[in-house]
Amino acid sequence: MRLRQIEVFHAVYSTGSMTAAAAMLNVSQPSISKVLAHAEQQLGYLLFDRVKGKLVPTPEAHRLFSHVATVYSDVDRLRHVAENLRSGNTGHVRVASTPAFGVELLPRAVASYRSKHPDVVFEIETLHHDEMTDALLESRVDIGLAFEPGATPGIAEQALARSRFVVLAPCGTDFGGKTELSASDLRGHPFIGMNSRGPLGRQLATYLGSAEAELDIVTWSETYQVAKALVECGAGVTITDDITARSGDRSNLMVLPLTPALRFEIKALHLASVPLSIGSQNFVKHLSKSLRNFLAR
Amino acid sequence: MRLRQIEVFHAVYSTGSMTAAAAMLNVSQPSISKVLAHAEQQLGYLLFDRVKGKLVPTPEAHRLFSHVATVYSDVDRLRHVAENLRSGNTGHVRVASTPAFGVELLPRAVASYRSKHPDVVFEIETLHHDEMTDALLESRVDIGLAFEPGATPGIAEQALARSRFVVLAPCGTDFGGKTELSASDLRGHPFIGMNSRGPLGRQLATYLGSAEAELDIVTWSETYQVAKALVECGAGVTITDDITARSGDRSNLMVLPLTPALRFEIKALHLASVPLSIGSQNFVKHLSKSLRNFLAR
DNA sequence: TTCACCGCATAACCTGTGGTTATACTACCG
DNA sequence: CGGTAGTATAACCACAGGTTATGCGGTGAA
Repeated sequence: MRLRQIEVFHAVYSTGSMTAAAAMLNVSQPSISKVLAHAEQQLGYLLFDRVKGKLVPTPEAHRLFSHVATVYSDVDRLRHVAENLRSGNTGHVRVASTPAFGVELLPRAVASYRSKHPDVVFEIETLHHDEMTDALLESRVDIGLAFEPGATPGIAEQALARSRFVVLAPCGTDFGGKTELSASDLRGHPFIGMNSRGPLGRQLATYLGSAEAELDIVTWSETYQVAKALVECGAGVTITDDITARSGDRSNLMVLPLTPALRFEIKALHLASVPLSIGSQNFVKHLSKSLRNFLAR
Repeated sequence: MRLRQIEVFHAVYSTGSMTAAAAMLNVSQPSISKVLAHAEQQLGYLLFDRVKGKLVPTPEAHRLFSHVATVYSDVDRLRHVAENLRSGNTGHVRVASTPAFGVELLPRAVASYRSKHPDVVFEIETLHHDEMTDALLESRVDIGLAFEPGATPGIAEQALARSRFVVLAPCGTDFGGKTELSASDLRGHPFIGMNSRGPLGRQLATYLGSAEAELDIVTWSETYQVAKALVECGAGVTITDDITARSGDRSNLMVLPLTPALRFEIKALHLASVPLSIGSQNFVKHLSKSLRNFLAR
């Protein structure tokens, strides 16, 4: 029995007539007639007896119907599930990000995404770069969000946006009226340095190079968020990524571009061997949009 | 999703490759490729990621598979049931017959039918004609087996065989060497008369007509079986249907044809509004064959 | 590197299911 | 007796799904 034959039989048995079944399935009556006749011919026995132009279910039809009904409802549910999977309106998305995104950008992106797709459940974790790689490889998370990660075997990456390093200083710090600063412009200001963990840290260390020696480094920090907090307290100036600089409260902070510009990619990571779910793919797109909005404001 | 698409997806997901799935479903590999591609196109998302020429199930495929598996197994069961219904190898057949058939013919027919179709379950009842009609009309039985029933509204009949009345007498009864007897030949022998119940009784009464007055009626009986038992005991002679005459032990009985012949139909009855199940239809055919064998021996 | 092999995709073609409209047939009803 | 309701049939069309032949990237062995 083909699926269509099952559907037609179900409709005819339920409604009691071909005409009504045709209306229910939105097809013409002859179509029903033919499909049913064909089903009977293939089965080798009648499903309905034609008595005075009306249809009377045979005992075989009664026996079949109970099974047909369960198949029918199963297929119905299957189609529902298939439909939901397409729209990405349902599912589970596990995201890990570096702390820089975890403070503001990621929560906002998740919240706005969930307002459009309320049935998607998220799990969020903030991890440092190496831990994130491990979490992906162990399938503990679906998506990783990180700065300029070095290519790792088995992990695919997708560029979301480009960002850059900026100088972060307490409001009112005197840089001689400059609107762009080079590393040497920071001389004389107390500087909060970064321990070069992660690819971005190494990139910054390389950028500063010999200039670092000339800086008045008063504190070392592991994360940009801590460095930023220190700046907010007036402990000094620092160089951070643009995302951290723009996150959270920055009422008493100055953000100045660094020159020459030091740019880097923001990338979404996922396990290369397991394709992303539709929901995850959609979220990555949404994240990309959120990122660009965030950086443009 | 079409049923074929479900089958193909199931096979590909289970085997892990299109080539293996094609082998499993006994079709060519391009067919699998096309059906799967078409399913994905209709669903609007990929079910498998093609990575280095191999297939990797997407998260959606994993989600779908559990539902597909239940549909698949349900359809499998449905097809099995449909198959069994066709061959009439299964089911329930409820038969009512008059006592004449109940003694030997019907049990033998049921036994031989069940040896060929062991999964058919029978319910047998012996009823008199009027009760049988009621039982049919109330759907308490599927098939009735009776002599020459008058047509009853709502009950369809199907002729199985023709039979006739015969004279039943104890062995050694002297009829002057005749091989055929008329009603008048019975004069002088003690006769066991039948109360004219049922259509056959009325037919016999009409046949005997005025001859009945000339008979030496020593006992009245309600059923042919009782009359036959009386004859066996030497209580007299009687006229019965051929079926009763040939049933059971008849070692000390003579069976002689009646002349002019009084013939009647043996018919299967069933409710006109409910078609017979395949199993019942098969059994009616079998019954017809058994009857003719029985009468021919 | 090269070559054979494996697995999937594509092309060109054929069949049969399932859809359409138009129309005929039969039972029932006022 | 004609109108109505329900099913069957005919003639036609679209397309899913089957075939064989072939191309093409990846992988493993010579």
